[in-house]
Amino acid sequence: MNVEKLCIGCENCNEKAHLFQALSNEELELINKDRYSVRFHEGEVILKQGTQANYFISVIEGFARMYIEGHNDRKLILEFIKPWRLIGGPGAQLNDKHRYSVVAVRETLVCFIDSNNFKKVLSANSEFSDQFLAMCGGNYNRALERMVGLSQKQMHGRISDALIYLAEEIYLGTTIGAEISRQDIADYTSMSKDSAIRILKEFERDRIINLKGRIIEILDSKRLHAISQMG
Amino acid sequence: MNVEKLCIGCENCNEKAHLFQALSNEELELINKDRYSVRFHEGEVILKQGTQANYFISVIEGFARMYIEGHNDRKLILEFIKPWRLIGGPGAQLNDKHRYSVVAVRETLVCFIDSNNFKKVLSANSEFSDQFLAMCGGNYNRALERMVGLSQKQMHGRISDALIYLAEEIYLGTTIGAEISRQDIADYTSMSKDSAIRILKEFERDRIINLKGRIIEILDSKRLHAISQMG
DNA sequence: GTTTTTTATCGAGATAGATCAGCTTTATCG
DNA sequence: CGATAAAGCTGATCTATCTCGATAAAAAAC
Repeated sequence: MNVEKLCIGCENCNEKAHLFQALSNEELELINKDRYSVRFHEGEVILKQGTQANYFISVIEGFARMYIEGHNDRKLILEFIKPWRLIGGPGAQLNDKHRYSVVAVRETLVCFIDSNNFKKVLSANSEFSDQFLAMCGGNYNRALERMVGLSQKQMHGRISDALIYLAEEIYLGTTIGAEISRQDIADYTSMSKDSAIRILKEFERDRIINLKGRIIEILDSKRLHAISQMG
Repeated sequence: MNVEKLCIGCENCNEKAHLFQALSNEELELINKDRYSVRFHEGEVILKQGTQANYFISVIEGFARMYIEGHNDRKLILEFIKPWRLIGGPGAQLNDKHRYSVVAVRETLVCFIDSNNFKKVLSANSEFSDQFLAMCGGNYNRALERMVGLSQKQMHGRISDALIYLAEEIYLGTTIGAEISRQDIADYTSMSKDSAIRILKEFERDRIINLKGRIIEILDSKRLHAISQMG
């Protein structure tokens, strides 16, 4: 990885990273002070579960996978990460360890923000802290939703959830890109790879989706949502 | 239920509810303004999933169960609630619906706090908002931990988790009280009641726990932790 | 203190999902 | 470009867990 100040300063990012729009120039300056950006290659660990969290990271470009290393070498993918996503809490808020790992799925540029500076700005700017709190609330909501889905839905429902999430929230359309492997889908839905493949093939037979290699195209979004609802 | 200002004012609670210690008198006054407390009887719904969340609640005395109403009439118990716990987020933070229900396990007194007032104080007092943020981070952490446990551990591990949680965090000892039913344990661990009973009996045979009626006594905490670790 | 209702218990059978082994296709690399 | 590795696919077991039915015990109602 390539450590340097790859961007000129946070002033430029300001337009992109929604959360930072609430900041004054002085506050941006403070965040910018100890900031540095790093370019990661495919498969490189951006943030490792269990390490001391004294920074937040903001993803500038690329694509990454955020997951928890669970029991028996199993992973649980929490999210896929696109640009302008801020990552680090709650580890970084609590001066604690990171609770998950983040790994680059492809070439990814991220910005490391010192968590003390971040927290100073949080204390100083209440609009910013409101928005940050809202973000945390959103994270918690999603965690609750997934907790229920993972523990109560069976495979068909969970695969539907994964496809809906990937298509609608990550790829913003009906086609899921080749970055996503079958193993990823298995790790997101907490099932074996073999089972994930089986359900996907079944969905293909039922003309709910189309599979060409790794690319998944959603044909019948309505049915997918119905299956997701039913569990 | 019995609606009245059962406590004199937040000034008194100040010593008890840790989070509120950061507040000035004026800020407490603001929170106190539209505050009211209600006494709930066993089984009564304190807060219903899906309703508009325009208040936080602080539990003053009693004992309650917080759960998500999931798929096929199944519940997932998130936590058991003891006094001085603040509940409401993220629904109440985001002007959204409550994402879970809270029901009194026995006679319970709770205090309803207007979420607008609460948010005003959050904006005004950065120490308070820091602490609130830390609380949210803790909630998120716990949700992640349970997400992994529920989706990756099998029954023995999950029952161990439940017993450890109940004994160490709720009952602060080695004995789990009669308020907790077998169904509760099943709903906390996301398994059928029959399976929960079976594992409990097995633990009893193995002299890990002792069962007298609903009361569960933990005999071999070390082994319980070991089983929890293994999954 | 019966009767009724709820909760706990347990065995037998059913099933969702995992595991395994073998095979095919697709990437990767020298 | 051919070789080797990695990922995708599939059928056949195997197993953890659920469901159901029947009983026992405990709690609540009368």
